[in-house]
Amino acid sequence: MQEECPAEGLLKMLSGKWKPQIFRLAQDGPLRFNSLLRQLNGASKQSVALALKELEAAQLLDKNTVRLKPLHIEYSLSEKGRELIPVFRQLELLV
Amino acid sequence: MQEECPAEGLLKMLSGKWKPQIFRLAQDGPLRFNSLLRQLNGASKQSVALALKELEAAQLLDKNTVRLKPLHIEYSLSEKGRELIPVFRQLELLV
DNA sequence: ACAATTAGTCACAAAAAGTTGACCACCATG
DNA sequence: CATGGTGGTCAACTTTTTGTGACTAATTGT
Repeated sequence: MQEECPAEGLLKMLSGKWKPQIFRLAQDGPLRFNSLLRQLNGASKQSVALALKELEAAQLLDKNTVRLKPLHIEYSLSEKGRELIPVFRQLELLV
Repeated sequence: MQEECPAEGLLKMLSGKWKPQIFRLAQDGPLRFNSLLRQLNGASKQSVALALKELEAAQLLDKNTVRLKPLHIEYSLSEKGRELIPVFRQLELLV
């Protein structure tokens, strides 16, 4: 392991059963926990909660509480997250 | 899960403990099993063998036997694999 | 006051991924 | 004919990831 693999960290941030889909959905607009859970058929609360936490820790998602109607929380793409979109686009072309 | 995530397949092909590093090393030239194993400090034979099998199945690596000196096997980036290099480069910029 | 919706957490169980060490077959060298 | 290098496979174990179901706490609607 003498040589580092720079892309590895980013790949890890997007690896896991649900993170790619979450990232994909986040491109369409801010995400809310329960709604996201319903869209990810088969995902458990815990997995989604963990994935969101990790995506936030990786600074790909921003978390902010919205003090409105039914006081809730939104997860949306961060600046760094948005920079990742073109990479995703390129990946999609190679499939 | 009503919507597909096209990049997910590619991400899966590169997910796992060793695949990113293997892909990275393959960019420097053809890989041989034992040498690769020595470079991936801590990796087991089985994991490396499986990773190579999966990368080959994903058509990111080509496997060919070299009928020379100490008759051996080489794994090298396929055409599809080489197309992935610029995506890696982009990923590295975002770290 | 009671129920539902918001977004979670926690302990435990199951499943997936990785490691260990033994073993195998092929080829070449002494 | 044994030794060492090639590239693996296999069963058993450990570690990591994911799922299950119960529970919580704050806020809103009836």
